[in-house]
Amino acid sequence: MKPKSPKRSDARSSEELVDALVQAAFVTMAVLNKIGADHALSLTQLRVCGILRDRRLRMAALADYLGLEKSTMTGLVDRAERRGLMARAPSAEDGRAVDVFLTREGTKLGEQMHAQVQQSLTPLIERLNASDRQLLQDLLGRMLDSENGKVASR
Amino acid sequence: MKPKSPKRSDARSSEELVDALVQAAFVTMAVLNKIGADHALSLTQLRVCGILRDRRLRMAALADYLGLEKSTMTGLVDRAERRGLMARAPSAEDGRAVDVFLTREGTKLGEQMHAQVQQSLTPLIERLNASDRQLLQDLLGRMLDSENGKVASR
DNA sequence: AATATTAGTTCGTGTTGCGAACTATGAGCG
DNA sequence: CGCTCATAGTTCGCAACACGAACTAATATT
Repeated sequence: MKPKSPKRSDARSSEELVDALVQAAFVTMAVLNKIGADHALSLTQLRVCGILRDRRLRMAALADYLGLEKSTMTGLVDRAERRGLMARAPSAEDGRAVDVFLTREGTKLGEQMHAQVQQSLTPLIERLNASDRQLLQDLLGRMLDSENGKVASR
Repeated sequence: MKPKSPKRSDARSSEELVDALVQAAFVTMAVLNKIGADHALSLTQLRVCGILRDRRLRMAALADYLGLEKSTMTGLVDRAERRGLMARAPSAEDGRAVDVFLTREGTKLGEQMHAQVQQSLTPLIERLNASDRQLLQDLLGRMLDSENGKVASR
């Protein structure tokens, strides 16, 4: 027995929407994962390539973007560096800090993968017509809408 | 080669939509990840709990759902079993096969986490009004729409 | 100058995921 | 029937990933 239902239909639809979001997330992740794997990159590495596409960040900032610990970054960047995708350089302003950025090769790979992601997800979005696509993009955009209020999860 | 641009704006909007989907996926995953972590479960373990919520599957089927190798499942189920969340039982129809299912405790945890997911994503979807939520759910539903055609990614 | 803070690294641990090799059960066929 | 082949899981060794605690080096604070 559901106790009361202040708004019975709200809870229902909310639940279904969340499920849809989660399902979409898994599908999307599977695609990203596969594309990464095709290039012998983990999801995280692929993500770093995406993040560093147009930026140069220090370790801590990168960790922040990824939601990971600094100590995790060391190994991550180590491996990427070993593969020639990224490089480290001491920060100009802070002697302790280290900047990370994509090498030429890393940039190339990043762009290539980005294109593959587009291509791989195209069949999905093509199930919607042009105006629905625009609508979806709009709704997602409004939902994610920059940094206001974070997600917080508890 | 794209000869002329049949619809220049299509590529553009397509790109932005894909980016929005990917971003939404990462946000969603971060939430799931956190909820799992709160219960000392990996994303994958959390997912298994979700999948087995109302099912009882054999190892291979589970691997299929997750897109993982059978050999990966062994360890996964081992650890979950050790924590008392799942259990194995020989299949009735096939002497080789093993069924996996949630224990009472696993079911409880699964439901609890499911509720937390709802709750954690609520702030996000609340940025949309009721009819937009319905719309979004609809669009996602149509996009994912069951098994037609898989994603394929290459 | 002495102390505290911050940025990264190192180290040890557990989990995840893979592929190759293996065991055991079931299916096919001659 | 018995032999072979296929299938379901497991085991094993490996690399990556992520964490936290302890460490080093550089900057801030006082």
